[in-house]
Amino acid sequence: MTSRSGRRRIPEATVERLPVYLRLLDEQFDVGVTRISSEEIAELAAVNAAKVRKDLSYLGSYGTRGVGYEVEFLLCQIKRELGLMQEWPVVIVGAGNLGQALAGYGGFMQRGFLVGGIVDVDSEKVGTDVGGVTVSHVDELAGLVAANDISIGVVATPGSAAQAAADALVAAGVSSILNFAPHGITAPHGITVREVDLSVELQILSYHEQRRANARRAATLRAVPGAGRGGQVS
Amino acid sequence: MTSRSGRRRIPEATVERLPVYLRLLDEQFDVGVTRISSEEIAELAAVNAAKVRKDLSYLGSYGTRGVGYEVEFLLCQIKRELGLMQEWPVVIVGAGNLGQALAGYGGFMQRGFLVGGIVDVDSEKVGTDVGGVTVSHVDELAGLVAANDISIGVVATPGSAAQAAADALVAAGVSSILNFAPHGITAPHGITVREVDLSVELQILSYHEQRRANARRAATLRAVPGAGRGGQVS
DNA sequence: AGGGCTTTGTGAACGCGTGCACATGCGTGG
DNA sequence: CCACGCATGTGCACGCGTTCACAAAGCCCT
Repeated sequence: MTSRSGRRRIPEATVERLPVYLRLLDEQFDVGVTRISSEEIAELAAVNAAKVRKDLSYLGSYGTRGVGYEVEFLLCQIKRELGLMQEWPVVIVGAGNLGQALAGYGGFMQRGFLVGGIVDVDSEKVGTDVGGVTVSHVDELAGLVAANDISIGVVATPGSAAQAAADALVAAGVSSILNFAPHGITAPHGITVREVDLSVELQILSYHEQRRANARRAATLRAVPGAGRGGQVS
Repeated sequence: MTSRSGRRRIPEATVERLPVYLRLLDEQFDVGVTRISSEEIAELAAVNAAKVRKDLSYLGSYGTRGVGYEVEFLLCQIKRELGLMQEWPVVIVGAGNLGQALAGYGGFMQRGFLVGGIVDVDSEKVGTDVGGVTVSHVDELAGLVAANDISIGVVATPGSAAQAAADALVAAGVSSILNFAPHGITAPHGITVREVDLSVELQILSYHEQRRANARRAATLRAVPGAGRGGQVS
């Protein structure tokens, strides 16, 4: 009875690391590694070994003391927990540059997902082929979602259309949304939303970059305390 | 002296939210809003109001009690703190689908960044125009970085080339890397790296989706207690 | 001009995630 | 068959981030 996958709740922080473990285990498996220790996983994932063990222990006791983890078996368990034993069809809203890139993204279908449809408001784009899938009009979204039993939608529209796209997805019956548009979206309770904003990521980098620059400047000033005229530095 | 921007250390969690505030404040400013309360910001950013105030207090006491925050002024302060008073040139490695999408990404240059160069290993792509920028060969990366004083690099290659791209960026003198490739990269200490993996995001959604499905199934089983005889619930 | 209303800024408590350290338990070799 | 060694699994303490609750403080209205 406890073997059912909906076991205990897994901390969100762990859920966010499981895909990383999955990826690196996949790579190790391809190279022929059959057994792996938490230490090695930690090394590859750049995290603490104890954290790896704790994370994996949420899936069950699938390691062997004194030995480590069976790579293939562990892969399977993580996939199961993440719901990747099945292929999830995904619908992409927006067939622009970004939508096309996502549709053609290598690590997309290779990892448990397939493009179940692409829609766009622009009737110019409707009918064109993007990564092997024909672009449909956004009006057909609901039909597409129902026909393919799609529960995950990806927003790849300009920021101004993001909320409308999200609303359309929710209305169509999607229950998880991945938003790439540079504009936050809101969804009713019960809908899982994840935001991936390129400019947000860049701005975080910008912050650290500026910090580094400031630190350098401060160090220079400290080395040359003249405040006005500066002497030679080395 | 304390007005210098390199003031106190700001928690990473706050740094990750500042760009979100920045974006929504920008939107509000465009709509003509000149003053805004922490409550309103919280509403728009879907976070707690106290968190907003604490986050903003790290920048300084820029609010007016009983009134709120001056939108334009606050915008300026956040930009300053994030290092966005200047435009950061960015170099993109990989001129494939993803690289092209990123180069043409709307919320890119509009938010303090500009494409300082795009490089690719494929000499077929070299010389072509992507979003107004000519693709250079990856061998010219170091020169490009030096000439444009670039410190931020974006990896948009296939997963197999990600580490090589990152190494090339580091060798060229870049100190911050944003990685979109579906493969973790490692960089020397002192280099800031952020990973954005599409499949990781989708897999997290998949987890929640499966959870939802399990919850539904459990609810159904409970409602139809065929397993043993069960009494009515409620 | 002054009182009251509103909203900020922040001290303090809470909760979660992280990391340490060790007991548990399995494989292995003698 | 037993003893040793090694890696897992986990209780516990610590630290960070979140949240509450309230005092400080500015504006507006009377």
